[in-house]
Amino acid sequence: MAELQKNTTCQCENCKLRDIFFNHLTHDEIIDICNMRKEYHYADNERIIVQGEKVEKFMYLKEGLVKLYLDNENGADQIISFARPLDFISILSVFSTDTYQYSVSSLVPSSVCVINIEMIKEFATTNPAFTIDLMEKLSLTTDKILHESLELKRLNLRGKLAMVLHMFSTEIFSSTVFELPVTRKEIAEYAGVSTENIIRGMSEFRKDKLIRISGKEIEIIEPDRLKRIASYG
Amino acid sequence: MAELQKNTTCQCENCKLRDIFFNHLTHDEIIDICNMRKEYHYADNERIIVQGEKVEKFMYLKEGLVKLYLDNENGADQIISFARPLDFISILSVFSTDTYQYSVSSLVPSSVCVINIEMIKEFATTNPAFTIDLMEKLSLTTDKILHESLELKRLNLRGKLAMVLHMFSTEIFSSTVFELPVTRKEIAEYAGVSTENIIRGMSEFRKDKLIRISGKEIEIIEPDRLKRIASYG
DNA sequence: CGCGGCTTTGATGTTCATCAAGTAAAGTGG
DNA sequence: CCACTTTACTTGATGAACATCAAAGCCGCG
Repeated sequence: MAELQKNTTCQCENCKLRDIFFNHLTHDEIIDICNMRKEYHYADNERIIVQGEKVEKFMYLKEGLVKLYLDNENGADQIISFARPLDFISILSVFSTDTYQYSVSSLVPSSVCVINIEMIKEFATTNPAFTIDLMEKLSLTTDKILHESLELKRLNLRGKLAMVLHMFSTEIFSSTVFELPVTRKEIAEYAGVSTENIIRGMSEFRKDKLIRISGKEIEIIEPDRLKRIASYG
Repeated sequence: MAELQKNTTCQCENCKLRDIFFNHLTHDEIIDICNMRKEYHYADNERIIVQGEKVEKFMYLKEGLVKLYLDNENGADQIISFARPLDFISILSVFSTDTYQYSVSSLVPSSVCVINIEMIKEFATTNPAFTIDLMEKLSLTTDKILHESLELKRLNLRGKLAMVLHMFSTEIFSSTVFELPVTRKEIAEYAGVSTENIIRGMSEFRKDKLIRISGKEIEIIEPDRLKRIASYG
């Protein structure tokens, strides 16, 4: 269950997001946002955004890790991308449609800041520099998703798996040792292959002494070779 | 029309784009754009944007049909999407990086309007409503590309092919009879399968009396069945 | 006219999905 | 806390889907 934190003291001016996103808002505007925003906390594996619901809020991830995914009727989800702190998790739909085109769920305990969409639109109307920042962020996000999607399309199974492991190691955890925040099934849903073959691929990598596996814990033994496989082979 | 024009040669006020994009520019601003813009004409199969070049211009397609594609070193291009008149062909890179991340080539004779990127940025700074329009258009475009990409990922070969043919029929030509503006190889590069299997798929569809083929000319005989295959089967 | 790219079909092999079956781990309710 | 249920993980066997290779006809173009 999502619990609401009432912010008695405004912390937004210290928020890291400020540097990235609120650069062009005045002190007063930030205070306004801070008073209007709500913060929600989620355990792991909770629904944050439900596909098909009305877009009313502008949301960004403050802490944690989430997946954006398409909820296909037949039960075969497709993971679009993973979002990390400071990413705008409502970014894909918020300026283009009035209902969410995808769902968002937490992979680890996460907190989300929520601002009324009307407030964002008002800032956008009165503050062009803010809007340009917003557009750049939007553009960067979709570029990244698109780039990863094309990359995955190009690669064979081993390449896809190597890319995903490499991504977790470098982009999410900045370490060669980490706890996988996703199931094998979720890796499969992201890579667009079957769960069994993700597992087989991981076993192969283990036998090749490329990685070490114990349950959810992964160690990348040969990062360079993994990267080479991820960029094809 | 009854209105006196300051510049009789300027046609931008009659441009269809005005309704979609320049809604929030003043008469004078449109005249400015009109005087600054350049129009280029391309035969089919010409390079309009070269991957890796510096982003200096804001470009939209006035007439024709183009492909946006990734130029992989090994020679295996990946087509990202097709753009039609009024689409912004520089849209993917223009607000996120300083070099183009993909190439654009004409599939049929096309004309492109080019505006200095600095001018767009200046309008964006002084005219928030314009920027919001721009952001919506950006968002719609990338949403559409992403949606198609996920759809293609989900489908098997017949489904992918059916989707592409259906797309050309409904979105590009609005007719069940049309001249294919792409080679079989290009369909393959878009769908992410081999050229031979696209050809085999088309032969199957022909044998199934789903489509009629004579060279580049295609007739969709059973649009509904094609659509059903495109949404899976 | 000849060259290169596009199209087509057939044959072959590889990759991967699917099915099956079992173990391990993680919730769930009494 | 334990029995029960469900979900995740793993391996093997099988077959289908698809890539690749090969060969030949076709078309447009210099």
